[in-house]
Amino acid sequence: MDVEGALRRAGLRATRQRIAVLEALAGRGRMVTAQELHHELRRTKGGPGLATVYRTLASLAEAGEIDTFPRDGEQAFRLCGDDHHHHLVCQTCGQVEEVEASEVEAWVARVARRRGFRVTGHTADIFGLCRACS
Amino acid sequence: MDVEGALRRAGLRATRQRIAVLEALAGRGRMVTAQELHHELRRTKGGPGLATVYRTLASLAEAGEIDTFPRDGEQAFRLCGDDHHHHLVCQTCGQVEEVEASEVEAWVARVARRRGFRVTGHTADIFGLCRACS
DNA sequence: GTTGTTGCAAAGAATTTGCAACATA
DNA sequence: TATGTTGCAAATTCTTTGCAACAAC
Repeated sequence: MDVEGALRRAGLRATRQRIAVLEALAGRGRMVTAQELHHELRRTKGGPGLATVYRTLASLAEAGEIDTFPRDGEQAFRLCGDDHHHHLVCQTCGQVEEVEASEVEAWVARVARRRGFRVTGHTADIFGLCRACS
Repeated sequence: MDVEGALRRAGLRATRQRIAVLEALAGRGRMVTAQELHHELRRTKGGPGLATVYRTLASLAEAGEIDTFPRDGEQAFRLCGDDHHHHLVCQTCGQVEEVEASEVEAWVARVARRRGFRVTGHTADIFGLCRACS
């Protein structure tokens, strides 16, 4: 992942803190909230402050380098371009499996195109009982 | 719109305040936030308090009588149609279109079958900017 | 009468902002 | 060195909660 390139494209200086934020984002293949990232980075020495995490993510999102996605009352972020997953959630044991969903992506793209809609995000999750619990 | 029926189905008493909330929601065809509803209702005499608006919307959403969507940092709500459907939500003007999604239903069924999962529900919503807003 | 509801104000949680110290180009 | 960034803490916003007074069934 070209961390510094992404920052340059967004017109942001490549500071240690912003690089850390982007690398943490790249390290996780999926959506993360600013709070989660900050919590993860705060363990390492010189980890960025919460305000910086917010500012970095906001700038990158505005520049289109990362996607933002509302998740349960807070804003979550993910790197653009890499596939994201959808979830299969067991309501009994709480286990979450990730599932590939190219069909859903295709559906999203088609519906949006047909209606002149510019997509910024989407959800597609399945709830129920896993094999073990049912 | 059968306001009292919706409340009864949600297991809620039909109070003056809750009826006002639901009627205000029915009056608008699109998404409204709790804050907006409260602001609108507060002009009328005896309008419900903010906490009541929040509590009413939360209960109705949990009972499935209304739909909720995250919108720009706050939660927005909308009356639900009866059919199972998915949504195309404009994050700028708040307009919600319902979309048919047999592809998604098929995807859900296939993924679940393959993993021995018993489905109780699923989500599939698209967020972005509508033609007019983009 | 019981039990669910309301209103208010205080508490919580997520995010933003002001500003002096600091790092990058 | 000039300008963009950071960290901190205070301020904002949205939302939830505790509790005594009150209303629906």
